[in-house]
Amino acid sequence: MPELPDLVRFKKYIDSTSLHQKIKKTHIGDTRILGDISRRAIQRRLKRAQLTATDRYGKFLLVELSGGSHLVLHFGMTGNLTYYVKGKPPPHTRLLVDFENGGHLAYQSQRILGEVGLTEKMENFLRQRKLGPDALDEHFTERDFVDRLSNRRGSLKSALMNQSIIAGIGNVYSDEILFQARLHPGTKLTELSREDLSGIYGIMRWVMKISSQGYGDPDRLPDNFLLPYRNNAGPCPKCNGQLEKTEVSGRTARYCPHCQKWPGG
DNA sequence: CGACAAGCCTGGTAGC
DNA sequence: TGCTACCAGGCTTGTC
Repeated sequence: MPELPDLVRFKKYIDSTSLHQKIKKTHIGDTRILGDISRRAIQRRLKRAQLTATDRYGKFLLVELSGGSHLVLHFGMTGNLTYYVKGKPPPHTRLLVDFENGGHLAYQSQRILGEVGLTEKMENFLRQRKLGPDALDEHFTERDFVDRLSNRRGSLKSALMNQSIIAGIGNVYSDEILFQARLHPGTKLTELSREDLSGIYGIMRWVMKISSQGYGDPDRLPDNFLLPYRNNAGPCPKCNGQLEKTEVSGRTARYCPHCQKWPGG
């Protein structure tokens, strides 16, 4: 499920479990999870280091290491973190960090679609990945948003999910933004005015902010959010009607055909 | 058995 | 015509 609000949770999780402990050893369970870095390089860099701080940018977590460089964690579709003291690593552990005090931090990824890497300079990494502004960045203004989304073709949904336009939003939260904006998921950007986009900016910020405050927990969302209902085919939390699904840019979009209309419709 | 799942990257090409 | 950016397909594993 990892989108921006889940990354907020992962950041808090590392902050509260794993900082300022000396690393004894690092295990790489499956090298396919590594980007363009070797198993040896990552093990050497982590040995005897400490995790000193965390930064989140879009769907990336950058964990600062004593010495200055950063461990890069990306969670793909199925990534997760587990800290434990006793017992065995959880299923699908691809990176395991053993601390000298006996604790362990496991990065799990069932489908190996995420990535573990290293970067010396965070700014260089973000530029390399061609990421747009983080959806919750305070400097990401309404004007920036409208400029980035106007004069494009394609759907609003795929633009919201495009990490080089805005970083942090995926399939689930793009559906939520469209639901709160009462727009059909197939809505094209050419059908929307700059005024429409200004309104969508406010909704996008509100959805991402309130979801992040609840750390991505579906039980900590307002009553009228689509997210907790999207997987069991309804009912719509606003009108009690039947939710439907459709395909937009190769992704499954969940929506309420009664509440969500085409622009002007 | 195939379809599907919340991630991103790539190549071919639709559209300006 | 040329370039951009859009989208289908692929990656991966487990479940229905």
